[in-house]
Amino acid sequence: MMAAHLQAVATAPALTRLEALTPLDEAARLALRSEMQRARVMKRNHSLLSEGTPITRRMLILEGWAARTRMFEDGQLQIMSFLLPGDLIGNCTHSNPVSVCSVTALTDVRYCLAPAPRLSSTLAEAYAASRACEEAYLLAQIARLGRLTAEERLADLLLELLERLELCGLANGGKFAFPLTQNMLADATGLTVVHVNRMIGQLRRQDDLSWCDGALCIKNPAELARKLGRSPTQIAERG
Amino acid sequence: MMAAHLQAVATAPALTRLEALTPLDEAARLALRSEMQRARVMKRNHSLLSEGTPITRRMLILEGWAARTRMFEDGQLQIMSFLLPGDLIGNCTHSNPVSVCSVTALTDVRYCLAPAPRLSSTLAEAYAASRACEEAYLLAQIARLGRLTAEERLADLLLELLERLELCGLANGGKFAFPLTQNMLADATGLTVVHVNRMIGQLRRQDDLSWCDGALCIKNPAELARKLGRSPTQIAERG
DNA sequence: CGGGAGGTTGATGGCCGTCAACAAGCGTGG
DNA sequence: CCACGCTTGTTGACGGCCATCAACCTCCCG
Repeated sequence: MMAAHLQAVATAPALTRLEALTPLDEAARLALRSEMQRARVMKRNHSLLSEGTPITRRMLILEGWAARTRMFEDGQLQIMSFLLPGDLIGNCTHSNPVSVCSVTALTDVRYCLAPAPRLSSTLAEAYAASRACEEAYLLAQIARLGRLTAEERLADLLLELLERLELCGLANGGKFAFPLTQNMLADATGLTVVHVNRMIGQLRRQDDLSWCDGALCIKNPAELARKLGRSPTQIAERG
Repeated sequence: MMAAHLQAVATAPALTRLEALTPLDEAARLALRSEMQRARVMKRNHSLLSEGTPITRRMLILEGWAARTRMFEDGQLQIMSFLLPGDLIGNCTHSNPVSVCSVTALTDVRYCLAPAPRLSSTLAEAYAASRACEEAYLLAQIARLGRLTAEERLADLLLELLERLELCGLANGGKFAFPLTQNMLADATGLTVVHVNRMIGQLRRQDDLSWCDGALCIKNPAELARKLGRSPTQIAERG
């Protein structure tokens, strides 16, 4: 019974995240489970949403990593933010919305439609909280790019990803599956691949992190966060 | 009659902006005018909202410039985005919100409380559109910091400010009142004051802009935007 | 008159971009 | 089976953009 419960949580990181944002009622859970049974897969490197096109539906990421991106004329790519299981795409509230950036699948991404918020007030609250989180992550990204050095940008970004993965139960003891390439890290941090490589090497040599076989481990997250002056993301008062 | 109308618009840039986002109904206008009569002033360099504190009310900027900021332990300041007349502060939808950054008055700022969105569906829509704009500006800021050179960052930022001031009727023919110091520009662009000064000088010598007596003029906005590969912010389909 | 805020300019140095080369792994197809 | 190309990671040499340090100016205001 207990084991079954744990397994259910482990296999639905998206639900874990939404429940962590705000406890859901049965109507919300039912609607979510129903949509999750009609999940689809977007293959790696393909686009889930294109900049400048109308947003016609809200989507929920169930598995895999995506990113909000903008492509420059010279071919440079900027990653605005990462989208992890439990994150929403097209989570707007105004009418006739148009996407202000593209959303690209960084791995194969399993996703489903997100139920309409009017079905449940707790679901609407979860969507609102998710929007607030997303804004906080955008602000963190601005602070990284504006004021941190290359090494700090990488460490800070990895700590954010750890924090977010913990929220949906995909990280434990600072360790998590890490599907990003150094190229993607460069696109996110505004650095070049070469320099990302050097700085990652430095973090490894300093024993701040280990990274092998697609798994990344931050040795001492609390200590690293302290060194960076980084505090956990908080969007609401603790009830 | 015409003159009176123009003057009314000119003295209420905040209303001009909100109406530009979405046409308001009479209930919304009445509520706004009523609150605007109870306007207050926050003196320059003072804080309108502090990072980490609960957000208890939504505010509307009527006059002056503010900025969303984050202060680092070493005393460095990062400006996340600028807040102009018609922009909202604390425009959240989730419960028990906590501010994820501070809001600082860059000039003396006249502001009022923003009426509750439930008073009018058009007002709620305006708030939602305003949120979408703010997100678009955050993304633009990330792209600037991540991928542009110092000169490009400044030019792109000034073009964004021009676009936004046009939205509330505070700019005309590329010219507008500009209260920012080079120090503030440095805090926004992630550069040092010294380098901002050099790059502004360069833009001046290239005749891209003129700046004197607190007025800034971008000589040829369309041409400059083209050079940067910059396109106007668009958050909704044109009805 | 003194002091502070804001702007301007020059000299020097370091972080990070650029260019280049190579290794390892992997899927494809001859 | 191996050749081949492609992706990803890695390392070295060199250079440029921008930070840093410093000095000086104007303006404003008490």
